[in-house]
Amino acid sequence: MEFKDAVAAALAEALGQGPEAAAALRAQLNPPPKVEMGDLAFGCFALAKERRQAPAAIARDLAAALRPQGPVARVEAAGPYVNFFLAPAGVLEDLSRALADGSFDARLRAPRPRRVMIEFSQPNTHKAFHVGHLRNVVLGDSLVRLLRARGHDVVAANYYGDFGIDVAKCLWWLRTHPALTPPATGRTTWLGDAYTQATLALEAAHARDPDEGRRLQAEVRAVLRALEEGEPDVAALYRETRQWCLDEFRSIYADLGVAFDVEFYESEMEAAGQRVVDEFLARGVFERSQGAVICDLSDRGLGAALVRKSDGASLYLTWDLALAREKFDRYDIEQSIYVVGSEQTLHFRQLFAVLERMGYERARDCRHVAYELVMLPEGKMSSRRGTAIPMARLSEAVRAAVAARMAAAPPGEGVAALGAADRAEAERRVALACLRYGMLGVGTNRRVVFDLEEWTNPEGDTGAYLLYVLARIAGIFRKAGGPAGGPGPAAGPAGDAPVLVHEAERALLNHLLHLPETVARAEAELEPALLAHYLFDGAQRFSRFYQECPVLKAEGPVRRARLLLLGATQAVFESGLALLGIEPVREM
RNA sequence: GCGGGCGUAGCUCAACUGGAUAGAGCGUCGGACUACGGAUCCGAAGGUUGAGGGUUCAAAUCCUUCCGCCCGUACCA
Repeated sequence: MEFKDAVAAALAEALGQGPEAAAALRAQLNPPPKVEMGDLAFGCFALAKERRQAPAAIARDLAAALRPQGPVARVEAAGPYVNFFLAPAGVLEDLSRALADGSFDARLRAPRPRRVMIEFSQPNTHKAFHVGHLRNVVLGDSLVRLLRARGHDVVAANYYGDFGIDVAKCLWWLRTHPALTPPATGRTTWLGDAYTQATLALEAAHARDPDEGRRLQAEVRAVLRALEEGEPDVAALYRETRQWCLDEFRSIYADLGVAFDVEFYESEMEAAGQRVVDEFLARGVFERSQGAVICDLSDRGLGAALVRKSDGASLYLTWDLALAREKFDRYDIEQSIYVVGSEQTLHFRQLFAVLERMGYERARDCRHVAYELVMLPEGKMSSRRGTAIPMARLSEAVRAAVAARMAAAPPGEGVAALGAADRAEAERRVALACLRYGMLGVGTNRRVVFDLEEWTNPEGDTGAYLLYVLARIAGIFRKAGGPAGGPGPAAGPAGDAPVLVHEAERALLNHLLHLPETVARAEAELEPALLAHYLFDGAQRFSRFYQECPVLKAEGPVRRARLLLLGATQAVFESGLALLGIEPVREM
């Protein structure tokens, strides 16, 4: 039986409550603040209120009434708490078996799977793809992996911003500056520069002479109209430049190891959006106001949601309504999750409310994963000041930092023994781990400071530190001949042999048991950072174990048990890291 | 003005949703087994959890009044 279940069952019995109470008691079990205090703690505060007794007295009675058996080795009263210690050999055996036969993966799964679409990335064409966009991609991708591990049917969706006035600005600039020639690579960045130049020129013109500003503004609108009407010259330029961007985005995703199941385009939502407006205007769900069309949400404190401008044009919200409809009707999803910056919070509250008014019950279960900005150590990024770091330059810089560190590795086995191709692959994985961990290590509602120095620091809280766990385990396995310690009878902790008595061993083992509930929580909160913290904590526990408990020098059952513990650590780390999109390495 | 987010060690972040002495990484200082891979580990210094008031056996966490920063607040996306 699994340790936590065993504790809950034992508690239920000691309280004379029968097995059905075990689930509720299970939820009240938490790890004590320090390892030496035990592996799980039960606080007696609620019982104290109920029974009108001192919590410490209840804890004492309870500890006396509980008899340790199976995975529970020892029970102790400590003030108002009852602390439980696991029986290492048995628990490790159970865990190893579960990891081997797939039942551990089953523990990760949600009781009721659902069909869910996660929309993320949503890059704008004709604009540079930079560090800020990376947070979105990595976050969305991790959520996809997380929910799939939970057993849900996940559709990963992208939604390209390939239309609108900003695209027109870029095209306008290119048309008015025919001498500009695109580079062979980095064309998205080049187009992004054109867009920025256009914006600056328009602002400057307006400041110089408002009439001149309006004239240029009208030129841009004319490009937009030509685009909408499919005027051949503009359409050709649009198709070509748009394709450059889409190609580059896809190559970025490939480099990052991110895949989408469906791709939507803003340029395809206009007509459907307008139909939605007409339809629900006719039904009285939408109404006319000041020449525009709105959905009045003021009773919900959300003001008026504008779905059609007074000039008849549709907006971002209109397109999102059409897209949501397609998601619900054509993809038949139960839940829709949007990974979009927190500055869009009102937009999504309005979107969900409007969908509800339109009769979509499922809008209630929609979620907006709002994440904060990515900052640079010197402050806010600005594409205008050229301080936003384009994706290509970013990957290169991280890769270079990692490569330099790996080149400094001492000669001998490990990295030094790798061929060029393997080394390059290891560099790629470690670099990506640093990036992903840097982005996912902080909660979504906090800003991320992109600090290359810190993210690739050879000493510290980085993705490399997590992977180092795997490299060290692989190193031991290479010498020991695998997790079982080489050929011969399958190793397992022998019955009541005094193995894994060291606190560092118990601390690590206990931690491995918590992956399932961490994954469950990460899903409930749509927060991969919880998993990142879990893994970092695990890496620290592993390092302590590694420091204090020699494996290869140990003998007999101790050696076998430690090898088994390493095998379990490896398996748990590989699954946990995979949920963050971090691929394992054996050498680094 | 209103709505949302944030405020925890010099810096960057945690704290399992109200529980045990608020913990990590970086940086600083001092150490470690001839190292199963030192991208490691151990120790020290560093805190009135922005400020005040309240709720309770218990508050970084809940309520309340302020202060500071960021975002949003219908015809951009």
